[in-house]
Amino acid sequence: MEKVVEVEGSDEGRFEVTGLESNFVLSSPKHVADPVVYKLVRVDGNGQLVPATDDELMEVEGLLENEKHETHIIADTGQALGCTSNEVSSSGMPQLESSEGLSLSENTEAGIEKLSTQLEEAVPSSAQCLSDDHVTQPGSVGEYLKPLDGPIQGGSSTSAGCISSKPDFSKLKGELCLDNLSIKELHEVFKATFGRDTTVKDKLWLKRRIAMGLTNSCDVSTTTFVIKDNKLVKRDNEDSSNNMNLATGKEFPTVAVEYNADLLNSLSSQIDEHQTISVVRSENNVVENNFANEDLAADQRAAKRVRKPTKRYIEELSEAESKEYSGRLIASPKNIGIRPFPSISHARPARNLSLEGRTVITRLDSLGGFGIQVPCVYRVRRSRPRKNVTALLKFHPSGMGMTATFIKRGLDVHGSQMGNESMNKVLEAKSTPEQTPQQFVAESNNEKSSTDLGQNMELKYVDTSGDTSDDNVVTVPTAKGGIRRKHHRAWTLSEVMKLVEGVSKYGAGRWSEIKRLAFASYSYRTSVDLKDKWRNLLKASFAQTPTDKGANSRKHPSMPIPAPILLRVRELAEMQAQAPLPNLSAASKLPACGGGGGSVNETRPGYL
DNA sequence: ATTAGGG
DNA sequence: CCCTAAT
Repeated sequence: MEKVVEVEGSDEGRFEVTGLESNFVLSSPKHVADPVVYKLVRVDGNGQLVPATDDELMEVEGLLENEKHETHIIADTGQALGCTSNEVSSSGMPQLESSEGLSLSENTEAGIEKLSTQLEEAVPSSAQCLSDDHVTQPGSVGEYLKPLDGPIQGGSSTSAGCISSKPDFSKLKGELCLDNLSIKELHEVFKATFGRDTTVKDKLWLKRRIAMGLTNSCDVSTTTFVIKDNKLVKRDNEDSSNNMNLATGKEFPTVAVEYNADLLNSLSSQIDEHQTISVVRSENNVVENNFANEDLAADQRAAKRVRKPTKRYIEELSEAESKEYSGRLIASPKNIGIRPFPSISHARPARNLSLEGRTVITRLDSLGGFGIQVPCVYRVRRSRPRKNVTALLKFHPSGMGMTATFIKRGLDVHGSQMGNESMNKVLEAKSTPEQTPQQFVAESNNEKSSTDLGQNMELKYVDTSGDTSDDNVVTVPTAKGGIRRKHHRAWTLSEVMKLVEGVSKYGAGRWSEIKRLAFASYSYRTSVDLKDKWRNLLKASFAQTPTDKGANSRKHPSMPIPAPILLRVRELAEMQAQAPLPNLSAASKLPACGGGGGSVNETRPGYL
């Protein structure tokens, strides 16, 4: 906005333009050092990275997912090196208000901006800058981003929202301004910001907290990026995961690293302080950085979480029970999707925020007279629920005073997701000039990579749903009183094609094979899904082919399945009916058993 | 662990 | 899609 303090970076121009960003910069210098989300991993035999343990993964993943949709981040060592770890101050280090703190922070910011910029540009072209992208198209960063989600807006919008609500402070007060305030004043500000009083007398704490509340920023999402040799690279999740899966047969959807401002610090110098970094290089040359950060000021965390919009669903245990469950947040899908800016900053002491599908429950616990917000985050399975939810429901943590222990499965949040998804679709369809390119690029890459394995698919069939992130979940009440989630991701054309192809290659019934080979890129879609889909396809093909082939074309609602595909499905079906399975045995490796036999592949020649 | 079927 | 029974 106003003048951006002298930044050494070369990119200031860009963010100078962005009002939001500037504010962000001014107001959050010190907080750049946000808690980093670390993902613990270990390297297993073949160099693959694997989360240390399920629990850990789960825990971390929650965070990751959460963050991923932040504005961005990134880290290259570049200027970041200049930063000092501001974070330390929170633990009792001397304050770094004066010039040093400021300038450093500025630099840091600059670095971040720069880095993030790089990041975004890394893949596709260069053009888009943060400003435009973020403001106009939140989703541009990756498929992971969901434009509008719940209550809280992501990235820049968030800060925008907050700022608007607190113009007085944000505008001119960055750290500097806060510095000049008395404790009392700080308390005022605090109250205004968070809607509650605080008894904390620590000036620094207050400042930090406030600043955070105001800016709500400082982190970045990175899900789609990885660090390779200290460089950030955008990585096609699908693709890479695909490859990895192929190679190892393991199913690990995302191997992304989460970075946030802290990374900068850590990179710069404090790597060992509270964090440990392990850089591993896998065979693929993909390096994963993991950080373990312990002991970060709780307040900071809380603040951070508060701002995070969530898109994913939340796990909940006995949904009905928790009173803290605020209806309005979770309410109905509709509300969520379109809700403007429910300024969460005014939320009550105890509240739930659904962010990015994850629900953050903050509780105001009275701890020695201090009002402390205890953020409780529970990670939600990205993939399908491990078991049946009902089992979870039964589990009622007893004794523990922490509401935190409840796992919430949010129902509604999904609704928001759907909204988002549709949003995305719209975007895709409309495709705003600027942002579309990126998305498309990414998508097409995915497609390409996936198809490479098999045959070349015509681009016309390419659709953008190949993403890993979108899952749209709908909860359905079950007879027993439990609730279960139903994931629904529409089958894309390309998926269908792959399926068909897979069936033609390996034969219907060998779902796991098909899954592994042809569907490696789609982490969801279990073999069962494939089977089901195939069943449906068969039904469809038989049902409508005879009568009216055009039936599909005019149906807009559910994606019509191109006639040719249905045709093929039918062919395959008929064919396989005759020659069921080659029967695997020693020689089974080669499907094309025997010379003459009508191998399943016969049908294929025509296409693919 | 996969598959087939029913819901 | 989810769940379950059967291999």
